[in-house]
Amino acid sequence: MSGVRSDEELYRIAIDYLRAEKSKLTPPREAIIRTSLSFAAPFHAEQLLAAARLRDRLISVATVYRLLPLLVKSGVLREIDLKHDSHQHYEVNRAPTTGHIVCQDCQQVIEVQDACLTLRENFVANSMGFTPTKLSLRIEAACQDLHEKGHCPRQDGATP
Amino acid sequence: MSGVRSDEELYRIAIDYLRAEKSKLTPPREAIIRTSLSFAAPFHAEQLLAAARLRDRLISVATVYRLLPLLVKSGVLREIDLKHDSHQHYEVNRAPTTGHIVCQDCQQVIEVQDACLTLRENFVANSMGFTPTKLSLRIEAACQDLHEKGHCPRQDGATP
DNA sequence: GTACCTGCAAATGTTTTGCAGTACG
DNA sequence: CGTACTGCAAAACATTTGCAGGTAC
Repeated sequence: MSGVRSDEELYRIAIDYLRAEKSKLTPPREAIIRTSLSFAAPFHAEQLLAAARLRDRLISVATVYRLLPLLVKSGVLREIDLKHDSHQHYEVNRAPTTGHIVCQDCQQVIEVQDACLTLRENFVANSMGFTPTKLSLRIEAACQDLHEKGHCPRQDGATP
Repeated sequence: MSGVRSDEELYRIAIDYLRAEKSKLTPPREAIIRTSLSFAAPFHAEQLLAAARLRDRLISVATVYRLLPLLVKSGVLREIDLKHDSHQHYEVNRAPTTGHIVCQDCQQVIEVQDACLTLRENFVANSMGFTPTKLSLRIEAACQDLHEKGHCPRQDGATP
């Protein structure tokens, strides 16, 4: 019991969700789902479209935008806030996450896993009379490695 | 020393910031600044424009959109994520905040103050090699009061 | 006097929607 | 076979920008 869901598992979940919703599994949708599950990092609609077109050349923007909310509802993807550009970003929901660090220097998004934080977030919300349905922590940060050592282990071609 | 800054204090800070930046204090700007400081709850550009026009009828959209980033840089306002609609939301930076609870039932935004959470957020980021520049916690939640008692103390005309 | 600011309108860029045709179940 | 999905193009939407004046300092 690792708590991490495989791509194949997630693909099944997506398929089952569509079936349960009386939605249809078409070639464009299959290409988009498989493509979305192939992302290791956060992505947005435009990137997903471009990548999906490598599998099925004719996929249209609308199909991607119409499918994304369904994949979020199925629990296969989750929406995240990167506040980087004006795109809505998504990531594969392989395992629960506490939040994200968005590094201003190395431009990367690092996932944060901290049970203690999540616990306290829930506690605080509960003690204020709320039952959390979604916890989302974003930490905009400066890269210590870059500033102290002059380079960052995550990406050495960074722009300071 | 309450840690809470008054509107007059914030107004001064905004004015001083503009002066320091060699920016000019025009009637439209004064109206927008005073209006923004009159908000008790989060607001977005469109709401700010509408409210500011009550003071100065001719204020244009562009003036609001051009001033907002300056007010954020001055520290008088802060950007927040409500993920409610597609607007960028702002709130008056009267005191530091840990995060926000966005209630799905009573439609309100409640500020969260929890030093323990903030401490741990900083600790986690530091131990991952980052120096946080902005911490932003959003908790989407269901209103316990509404579900348990059938009404919510914050807003009894809520939509269940 | 000269930056800098203004309002207006047009441009931008992402996401949504209407529609006629197509294909999944 | 009907309903849901498709691609396309146009629309919607918040926000940004260019420009010709106007104004604070």
